[in-house]
This record gives sequence, C-alpha cells and structure tokens, in this order.
Amino acid sequence: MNNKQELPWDNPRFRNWVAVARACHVLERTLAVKLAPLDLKPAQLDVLMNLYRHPGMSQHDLARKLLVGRSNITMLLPQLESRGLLRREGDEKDKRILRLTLTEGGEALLMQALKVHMTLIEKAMSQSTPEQCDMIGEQMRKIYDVLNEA
Amino acid sequence: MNNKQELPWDNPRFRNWVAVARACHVLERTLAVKLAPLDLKPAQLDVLMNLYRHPGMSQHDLARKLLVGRSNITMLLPQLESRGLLRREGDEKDKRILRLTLTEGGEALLMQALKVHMTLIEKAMSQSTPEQCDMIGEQMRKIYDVLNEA
DNA sequence: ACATAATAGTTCAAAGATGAACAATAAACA
DNA sequence: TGTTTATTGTTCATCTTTGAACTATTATGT
Repeated sequence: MNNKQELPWDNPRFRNWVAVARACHVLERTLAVKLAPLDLKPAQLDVLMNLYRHPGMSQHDLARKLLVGRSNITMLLPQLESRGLLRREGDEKDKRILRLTLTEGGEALLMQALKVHMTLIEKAMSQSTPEQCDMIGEQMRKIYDVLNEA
Repeated sequence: MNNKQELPWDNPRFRNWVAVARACHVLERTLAVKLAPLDLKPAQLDVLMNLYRHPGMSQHDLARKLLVGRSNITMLLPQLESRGLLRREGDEKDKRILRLTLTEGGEALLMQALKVHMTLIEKAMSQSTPEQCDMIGEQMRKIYDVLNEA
C-alpha cells in the first residue's frame, strides 16, 4: 500500500547495526554499575584514560577525543580536580590553553577502574575468537572514519 | 614500577571494544543531526520503531526494550502523543496498563525517519562484506546476552 | 600596526535521563 | 474472604549534557 521502501528490519545491515547499538548501550550501563564503588562514572573514566595516554592535553582536544562539547569538559573537570585526580595548568606560550595532567592519585584510581573495565570487556568479548575480535575493531574504525569525514 | 597489570591498550579486546563504542557514539550523534529536520530525536525514533513492530505494547515493556527507566518513558511519551504520533489507551482487563499504538501520522513520520536512518547505516556499513556484517551482528547479540544474564 | 578572524575556555538556561518514593491496581496466599 | 506482596505508571529532585552567548587571547590579512 504505502511502503514501497524496503522495511529496514529485512535489511541485514540495519538489523546488525541495531545489535551493535544495543550491545554498546548495555555494556555502558553495566560499566556504570561496576564503577560505582570507585565513585566514578564512565564519562569520568574516559577523561582519566585520555589524560593518561596524552598528558598535557588541552580541554579542547580532550573534548574532541571524547566526542563531546567543550562546555561538558568544563563541567566535568572541577569534580575530578577537587578530588585531586588531575591538574590544570596554563600553557606558557598560549595563555588561552589549560594543559591537563593526571596526579599520582588520578593514575592510581585509573588503574583500579581499568581493571574493572577490562574485566567487563573480557567477559563481553570472550565469545569471539581473536580473529573475529580484530575484524570487528577494524570495521568499527572504518565506520568511525566514514562518518567523520562527511 | 606500579602497573603489574597488563595495560589495556595492549589488549586487542580492549582496543577493539573502544572502537565499537566510538563508532556507536559518532553514529548516534550523526543520526541526531540528520533527524533534526523531522523534529525527531534518536530516542523518539526508537519509541516509534518499537511501537511499529509491537503495537499495543505497554510502557513497561517499551522501557525494557529500550533499556531505559520507566520514568524516562513517562517523560518521553507526552511529546509524541501531543503531536498526534501515537495513542495511549488503557487496557480493559488490567487497569494499570496503558497500551501504545502508532497513529497514521506516527507511521508516516516513522517511514521518513527510517529512510534517514537506513541511509546513514548503509553508508556506515558499506565497507563491510555481508559476511562480515552478519558476523558482527552475531557477536553483538552474544555480548548483549552475556551481559544481561549476569 | 591595526582591524578582523579564529580559538580556548566559561557561563547559563534548557532539555534528557535517572532513581527513589508514591498511588492505583492486580496477584498470591493464608 | 482478607491481607500481603508485586506490578504499572507517575512525580519529583538531582545529575548530565548540550548549545548559544560571552570573555580573553592569538592569528590573519591589509
């Protein structure tokens, strides 16, 4: 009658992507629960992880890495800074920029949180062979690139 | 010195899952932009999609399907109902339950939105072969099951 | 040098999501 | 039947996230 268009549920790409989204959602949610004892939320863990790998990052770059607005970072950081997990220091050359680094306490908490995160991911992906796992990562990186250049 | 534990970034499962999460995040965000002309958000599209496939669903069941709290549904529905996209009707037998169905307008808008969603997903997954795509979906469904039973 | 653009970070109001407490209804069971 | 327990949906306070407007600083172009 009306739907000349193929219904998405008959399309493998659609169905499979829905599965991806659902898996993501439930893992994120589970992670939040498991991180609660550390008084840390997934978004905060993302911050710590990125600062560990890229010390001296600016807030702007951090926002880009996390796919989030700059104002979000502004609201997120004071909580972590007041807990002594990270430092914000003005750049010498460019006085607009604040450079971010983890403190020792921040690193220590990160290591605990990573253990939790890692355990969860291991459990989730334990069903896949290493080859399947790598293939998934590869395809997902392609998706990220395709969507970002357009 | 301190980190006896294997750093997650060296672990394939970890790195690959991060890629999944990032791909999900960016696709969700892109979808929000593409749906804006229809004055529809991803969460609202999820509602319409589920009601299309499961007419007469209760709010409780909808919340479970969407992996969100019941109160979230309560806040979400009035916007859609007042736009004439769906109906809420009390169940005859169980007076606690409100049964949800799409209106014709709701279905029409859904079809437009699905076209947008479908196009985006096609673009994202165009890099994968059908076999790869199916395998990804299969693994993701396993992940969903593993995380939900525990 | 000077005017204009762009950039980094902040503030603020509005929208979303969450969970606990609650009212109404139904189910279980004594 | 009558009492207790579960379930459905709502309300409300709280926390996040977002985007637009703003300030301060640097880059660009003439």
